[in-house]
Amino acid sequence: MSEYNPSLSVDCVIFGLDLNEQALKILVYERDIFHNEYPGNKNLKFPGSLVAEDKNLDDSAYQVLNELTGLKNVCLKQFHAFGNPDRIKNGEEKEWVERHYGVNIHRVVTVAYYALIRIDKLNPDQSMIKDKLRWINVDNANNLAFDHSHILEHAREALQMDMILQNVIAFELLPEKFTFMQLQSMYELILGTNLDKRNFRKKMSKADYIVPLGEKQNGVAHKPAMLYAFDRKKFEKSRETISTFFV
Amino acid sequence: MSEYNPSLSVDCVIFGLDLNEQALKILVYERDIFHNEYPGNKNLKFPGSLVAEDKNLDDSAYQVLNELTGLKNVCLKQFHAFGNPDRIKNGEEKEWVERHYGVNIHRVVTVAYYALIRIDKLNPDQSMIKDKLRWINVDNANNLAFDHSHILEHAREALQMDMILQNVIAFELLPEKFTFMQLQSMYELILGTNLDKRNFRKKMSKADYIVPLGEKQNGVAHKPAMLYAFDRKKFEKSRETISTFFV
DNA sequence: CCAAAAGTGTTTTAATTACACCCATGA
DNA sequence: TCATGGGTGTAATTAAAACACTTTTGG
Repeated sequence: MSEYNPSLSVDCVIFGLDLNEQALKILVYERDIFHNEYPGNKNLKFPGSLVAEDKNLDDSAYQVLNELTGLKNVCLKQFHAFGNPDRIKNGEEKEWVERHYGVNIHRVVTVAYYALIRIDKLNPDQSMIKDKLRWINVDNANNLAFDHSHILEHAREALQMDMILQNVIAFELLPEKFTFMQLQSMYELILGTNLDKRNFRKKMSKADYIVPLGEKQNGVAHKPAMLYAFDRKKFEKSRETISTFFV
Repeated sequence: MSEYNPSLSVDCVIFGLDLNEQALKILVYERDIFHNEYPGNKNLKFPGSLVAEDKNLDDSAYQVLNELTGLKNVCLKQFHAFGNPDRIKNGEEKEWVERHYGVNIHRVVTVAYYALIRIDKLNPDQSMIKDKLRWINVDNANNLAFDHSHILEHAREALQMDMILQNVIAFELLPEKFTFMQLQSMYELILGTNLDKRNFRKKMSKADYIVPLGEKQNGVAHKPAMLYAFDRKKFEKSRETISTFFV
């Protein structure tokens, strides 16, 4: 492992979908040192790291994600760099970083990524997740550490834009087998809108990359829903047709 | 002026529209030292700078733009950070940077911005523009210095995406008074498509922020075209209606 | 009068919106 | 049998695509 560059970091805004609670969530790291000084969310930050001198940004972000969650093959996308000189406040925030990494810092530019993972893919017994990582609702995520609330705002916008332009396979957020209603919830939670059920189905059922499995839910106290799966190959193919340019 | 952070830079991809040549162009800085070693485009780079330790990224980029071109109130947007450890090659490229800034560098992450300006707004007599800055066609811009060709690819995509989502007022690229045909050329050159003249006019004439001036071209050897202007207030207002979500 | 770009409408097709009732299941 | 979410269709409106000729000007 080579040295950290004290001016460069990456941060990962890790999104997950909680379909029971109907909430878009983020995975945050709980700093265990400042229970007194930083009440509430001020102790929560996005998983991140200073960047090793010989490592590129994407790999650094990927490593953060991988080390904390154990997940591989995760959708990860850079969306913005944040470099306000006082984004890490002098005093306790700066001290925490210096203690944590064992280097002196002055100003740190962070390159922010968002990731999409399935909440159920995380093994809840993994020590890191038990001890230091928590899923919180994006709507309750004000007042995070550093400028991380600001970063979150950008992340949500980026995710929305990518979803609209279909650059993002938000299917990463859904279980392998999902219902149309869950698919719709995902769109609604990310875009922050309500969509008409019938029109949504009409539109989405045209997409050949959403394939019906001929299987139904069971154990639910209502009419069981048909299950669908996402076909990545067909999705990639459909993206080649650059589609509806000049909106 | 405080010290430069040797790990951080900003670069500006400055787009302009040459309506005579029907070309999208970029403003590049010609390094005058390496005429022998770097034939062709390898001597051309985007205007950029290391970032001063106490300055934020947006301001740094703005300063680069302002100092080189004298322009203010320019549309400037961050689109990506580039941080491959060997994006500045050891040897001549690294030496050039070190000589240019008078600091030793190791790895430099650059935060890239694109800007939109009107080519005719640049005073061609300004010394910097005469001596060191040149407009070149984006399509002839392979093989630029460092990883700047790679950066250009990202910049074009970002501009396209922003144009499609109407986040970008590409009107920055057009003269104050423009014809519908020029407007269409802008869309075509940025999106890299051909658009149907009648359908384009039909669609765009619905936009209230494109206002007819009741004036016509003169001195042209064909039927003179009606001139239009861009109304920024109306544009901002129309953007509030978040419009056609869920494309 | 010729070249060059401006300007103009209609038809067909596809996409979007709005909207309300019955169905299958477990409790 | 009740509560819960699943699933379905039509009509009206609006947007998109395809397509060819006449007009005005300067040279």
